[in-house]
Amino acid sequence: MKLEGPLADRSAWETGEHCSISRAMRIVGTRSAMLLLREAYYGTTRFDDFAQRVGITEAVASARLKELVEAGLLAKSPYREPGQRTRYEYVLTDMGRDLLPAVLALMQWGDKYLHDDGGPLQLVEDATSAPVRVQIRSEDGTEVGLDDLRVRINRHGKRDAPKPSAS
Amino acid sequence: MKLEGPLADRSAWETGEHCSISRAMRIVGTRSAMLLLREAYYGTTRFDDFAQRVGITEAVASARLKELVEAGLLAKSPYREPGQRTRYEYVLTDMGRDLLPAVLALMQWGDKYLHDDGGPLQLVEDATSAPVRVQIRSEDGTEVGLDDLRVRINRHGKRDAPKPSAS
DNA sequence: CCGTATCCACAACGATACTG
DNA sequence: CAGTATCGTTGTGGATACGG
Repeated sequence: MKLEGPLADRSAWETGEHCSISRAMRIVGTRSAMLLLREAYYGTTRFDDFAQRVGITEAVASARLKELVEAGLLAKSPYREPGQRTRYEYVLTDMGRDLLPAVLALMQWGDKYLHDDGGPLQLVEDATSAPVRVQIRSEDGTEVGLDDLRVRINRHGKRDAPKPSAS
Repeated sequence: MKLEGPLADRSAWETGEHCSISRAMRIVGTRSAMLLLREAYYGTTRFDDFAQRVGITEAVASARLKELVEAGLLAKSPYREPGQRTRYEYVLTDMGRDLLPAVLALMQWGDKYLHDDGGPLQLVEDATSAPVRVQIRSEDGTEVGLDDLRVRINRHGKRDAPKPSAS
């Protein structure tokens, strides 16, 4: 990975809490949070199911679930089956759904290096049954590796579109 | 995400430590480990640089670096500048490099949801300056989302390549 | 430069028990 | 079914001081 100009000496940018990785890890940087999200991706919505299928105590499930709701990855929404009292379910928000690549990348890595047999589960595209992989791609469609990457300072206000014109 | 047959009721597979996400989080599930890896991707190799640029104490850097070496993501290799005594540098192994998608996915997510301005840094393909994104793709090249995925039990012994035929 | 050793605070998690 | 409360253990990390 190459660092552009002022990044190289590190004097220009904060090493601290500005980093997105650092912020992300403050929110989902626990085993239980990641596993709860995994379960949410699998379709789980109920408290007890979360605790049981993840294999954590209710106390931990309660704390972590609450944090994930507060952070905005899950939403607690009421629903009512006919004749029953109101219950709540935990549903993924867009923010939660968008973490899927990170969770899958972790799983893919663990499958490869932390198992002898490629891991217990396999992910495929539903329609075609083709195996699925998390990868890094540039906008023009080519897959890029660590050595093909360059890091630049993001000029405030835009997420993409470098806008070289003004200044 | 759809769960295939026996997975649906969860009775068949361990919810515990078999899960690759769980195993992965045991190793790299700390803020400091992830940030050290980020630095390694940026090209950092020296102890002091790691500690300083990540913004953690030497004690923490020492502990975490040692774990990453033991786990196999980094290798501590000796080198000698002429006339100097032998020093050590921490270099990424294939195992460490292969975690890049996970780290980048986390960064990408943090850029989007944990900043107002798309985050402090931008990643581009070096050759073309095209923005880069982590995504989930099936083997036939299409990008797939959460609802397009199916999970199946991995029949032991194969990591990828279902081998439908030769080529 | 490249670390290790201590001490301390607090977060993460399991176990267990208890409420509506 | 959906949680909260409490306890004890270990992990994470900052501060500081020290050794090769």
